[in-house]
Amino acid sequence: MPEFYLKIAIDAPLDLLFDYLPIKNSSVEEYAVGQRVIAPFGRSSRIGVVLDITSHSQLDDKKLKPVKTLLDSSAVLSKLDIKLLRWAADYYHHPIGEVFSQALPKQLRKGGDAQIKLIKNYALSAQGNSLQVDKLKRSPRQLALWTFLLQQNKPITSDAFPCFGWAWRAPLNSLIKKGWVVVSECLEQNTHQTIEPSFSTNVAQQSFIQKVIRSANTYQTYLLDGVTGSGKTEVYLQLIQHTLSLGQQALILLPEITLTPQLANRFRQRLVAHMVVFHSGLSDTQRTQAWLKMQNGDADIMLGTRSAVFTSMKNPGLIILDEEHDTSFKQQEGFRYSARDVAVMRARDYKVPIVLGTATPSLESLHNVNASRFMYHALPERAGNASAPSIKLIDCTNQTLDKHLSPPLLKAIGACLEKQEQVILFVNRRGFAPVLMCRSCGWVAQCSRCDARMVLHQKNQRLKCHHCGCEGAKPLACPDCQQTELFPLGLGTQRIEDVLSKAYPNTPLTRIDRDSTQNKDAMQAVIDKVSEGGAQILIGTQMLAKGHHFPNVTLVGIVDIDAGLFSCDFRASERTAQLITQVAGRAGREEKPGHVLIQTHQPNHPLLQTLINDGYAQFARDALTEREHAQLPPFHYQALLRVNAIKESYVNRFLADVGRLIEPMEKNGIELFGPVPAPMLKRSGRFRYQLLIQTADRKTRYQFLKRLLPQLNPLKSSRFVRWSIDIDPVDLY
DNA sequence: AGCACGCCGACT
DNA sequence: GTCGGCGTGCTC
Repeated sequence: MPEFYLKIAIDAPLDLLFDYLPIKNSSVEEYAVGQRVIAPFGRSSRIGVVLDITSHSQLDDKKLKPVKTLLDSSAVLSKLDIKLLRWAADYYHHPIGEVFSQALPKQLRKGGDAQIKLIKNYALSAQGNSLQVDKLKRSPRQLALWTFLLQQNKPITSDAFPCFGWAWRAPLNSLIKKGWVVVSECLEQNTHQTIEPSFSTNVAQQSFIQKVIRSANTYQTYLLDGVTGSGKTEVYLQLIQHTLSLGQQALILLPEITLTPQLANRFRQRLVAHMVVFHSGLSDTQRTQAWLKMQNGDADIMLGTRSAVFTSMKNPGLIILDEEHDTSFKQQEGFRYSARDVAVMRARDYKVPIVLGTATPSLESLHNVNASRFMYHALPERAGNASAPSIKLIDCTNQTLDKHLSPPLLKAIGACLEKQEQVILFVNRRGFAPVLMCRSCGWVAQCSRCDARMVLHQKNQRLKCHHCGCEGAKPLACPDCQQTELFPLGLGTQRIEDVLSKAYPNTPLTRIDRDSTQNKDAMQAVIDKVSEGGAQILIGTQMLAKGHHFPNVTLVGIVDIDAGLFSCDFRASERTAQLITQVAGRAGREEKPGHVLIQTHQPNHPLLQTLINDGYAQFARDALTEREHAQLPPFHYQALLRVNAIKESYVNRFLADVGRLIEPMEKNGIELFGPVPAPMLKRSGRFRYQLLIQTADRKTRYQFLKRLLPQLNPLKSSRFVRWSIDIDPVDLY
């Protein structure tokens, strides 16, 4: 009879903990909750995390196996980390072992050592210091290194050497071998010392900073609503400064990797602190090291993207999540968590303040403000001399548009380019034209699989379905009437690019969308190119709305927003309003006031009218009230069952079975919508469907899913069917 | 998930 | 005979 049992979260898609025996002849002191172990599992073994040490097990001792190896001598996850991850597994209905596995950086997940790497330092030895120059005459590279080290007169890390521009490792090794250079090891030091002074803050900024500072060491979520240029970053900096002065750590979360370098640089110029960054652009080693440094307290600040929300912190004092409304905080695959909501729960567990910053708050956050769960604070003014851009609607009804651009917009573009300033044209659709139509019979290219229309891509003459990913060549003649009168209808980024490159053949023109900017390097290259200045036209999709400021842009043209006003998606109007506001915020800089022109055939549409006259905040208030009356989310609670298989018939069979299962449960305020075909992963070749489950309250949804999901497991009509459940980030606790 | 087992039709 | 596609069940 063993003295104790271990309850372990095993990295497997099974929603339960597994009981194990301790290693033979080991004692209870060697185990800790939060420790990683290797455990035999089925025929192989897996890595797991000890979540409990108990005196009983439900299972017979004979069925239990002993753990194989202990990977840590003490816990890598604290009690609070474990509490949070257990909550997340339960709330998002995701297997607990996978949740724990994903919360750890890859190297720790794979069983690597939880050790902080020491950095090698190089310095001249006493012998090397008194060396005569002529001893090195015959090896110029060694001489260069020796001179460099002599000048520095202190230990140098290898980061300094690449400035030579040649392979420094071999000559350095020769110097070490001869005993002239000594190597020592130390923890990485933060070398940035030049600190710029704080900006002065205005009343709104200062009162917010004071409010948050007063709530140090207690939980409170703040929704900081500040327009572009209102000085949110300055507020963050001063809050972090205060957190550091208390000897505590700060976690800063950003929606996208492209935003980290610029913010990291700004932080380095202002804060005396050891800062680490954490995003997918780093190597596994770099990420693991950053994670461990926060975990053991070596680092004070972490700047990271979504997955950084799970970083264990030794001495947490503040969490900041910027661009709160951004949908990339929501993981869309596998463990479908919302980093914003997890961050709020985390702050609550840690008893620290959390600041959600945005210029366009999401409706669910405003809902939480109304419910007194979040505290709202607005930064109304643009800091410094910056003035808000002027926004005007261009009524396009009864106008014959010259190639989709109205005379007022064309005139404004011309004037802007003449002044050597830059123009952004926002078209929220990639491709050439969204519709391909037959002039003689009215046939329209439709996707064969979903009911969406195919988008024409001019460059390679192909039709693509942006909804499910289907693709095909553009037909030469109409499939219905055989006439060759197919013509493109509507516009996309490529078409506007086409029009403008003809209208302004001598002006540099850049298109920024998913087709033109496949990877992050391409994006950076574009940013650099545009920042060089001069007249320049930028055409892009919502990628333009995020992040980077192009300092010389004074005109923003929103070419085709009407589609966004009439989509049936219940969140479309919210996203359209956010998009317009964000894009409009790209116009103008301090001394150069910006102009925003919005082309529309619906100049009296309430969304546009509210945005122009009263701004986003008023739009959001109206939308929330309207939603409350109509009993729509976030006042209803929903989950999305996503099904995905390699053959369409598998999905259909599965969904038929699910329907049969749900039918007897379908009462007590549970409503089902769908299933409908869902967006397909690029080139994955998988068929995806989704079924919307809506309930009147959160508890009903939770209980319904708890009953449904276990029954779905053995239901896989074939092993090629996969499903997952998606909890929308609408509600919290 | 990942793996083994067991069923059945189709082949050297 | 036995190979392999496919459904089913199990993992402390």
